[in-house]
Amino acid sequence: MPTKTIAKPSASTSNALNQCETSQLSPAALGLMADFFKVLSEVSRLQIVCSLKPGAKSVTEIIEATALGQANVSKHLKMLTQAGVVSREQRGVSVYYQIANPFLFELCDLVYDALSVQVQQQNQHLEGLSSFRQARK
Amino acid sequence: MPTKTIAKPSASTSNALNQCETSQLSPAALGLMADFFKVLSEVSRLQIVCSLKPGAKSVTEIIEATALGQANVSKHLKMLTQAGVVSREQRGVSVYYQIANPFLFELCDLVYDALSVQVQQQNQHLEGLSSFRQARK
DNA sequence: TCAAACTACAACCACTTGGTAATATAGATA
DNA sequence: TATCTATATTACCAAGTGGTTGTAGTTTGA
Repeated sequence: MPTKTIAKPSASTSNALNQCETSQLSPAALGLMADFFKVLSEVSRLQIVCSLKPGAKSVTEIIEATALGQANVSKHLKMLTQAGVVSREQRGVSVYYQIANPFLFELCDLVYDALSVQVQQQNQHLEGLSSFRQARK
Repeated sequence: MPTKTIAKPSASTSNALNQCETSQLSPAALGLMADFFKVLSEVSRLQIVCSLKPGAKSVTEIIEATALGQANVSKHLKMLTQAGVVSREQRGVSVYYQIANPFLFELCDLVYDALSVQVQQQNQHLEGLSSFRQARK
């Protein structure tokens, strides 16, 4: 019974990280996760994703919303499509893209909230340091 | 009223993506998110993160667990530390690293589950295509 | 058929990055 | 002091990537 793919048939909700505890295990799964994160690791692509939050947009509309170059947007959309982040639909001359899985927005919100807390803590830390250095001037 | 930083004082749980609906808005916030995702977009760094799930490890232990080069691990750990993903603690000669925020594991589990579903759907799609082409040979 | 609009693609360049080898630094031990 | 261990740093190279320019293909309308 080959279990080279990710979806394990036996365990219900086994995940890669639990399996990582002992050894490296499943470099393929880590590669998939890395690829997914890599798609979201560029500001331009995040801009495109953000521009699609209200709903589907044509390439031209995305270009207008993001102020990115046409070829650039096209390249990013191809990457986003291949990664399964957005879906493609042709309507006449135009091609409309939309977020394939709304889960993405939950994820981004989660990350954003976590980063907000982190930045806030860093700011407090810096304020503490500066007040310490200035000694209540 | 300067609001260049991420943490908005007024709205309680406002996030960058909601603000993105109308215009681009807050490229700094998108940059922070992109940087965070970039840290997790490499297999080697995910290996390191996975190796730290059971708890803190010294650099040597991380090297043994991941089979990566020493300089390479050191470089990745520096990046992970600067990103706030792991924390650093010196104990004698050794330096121990651990995950700074367990939220990271929830996030990875979430992504992993979503990717599992996605891969599973793709497999079903491929099976459907192949059975169609073979016409129940 | 011709032109215009929309999108995709290829080639190119500048820049970044992962990995490695060599070296540096600091603590522990003899 | 000399040596060994553990970690960090530097320099370097090969590979990958974002952005741009130019071009090709496709659809719509005159």
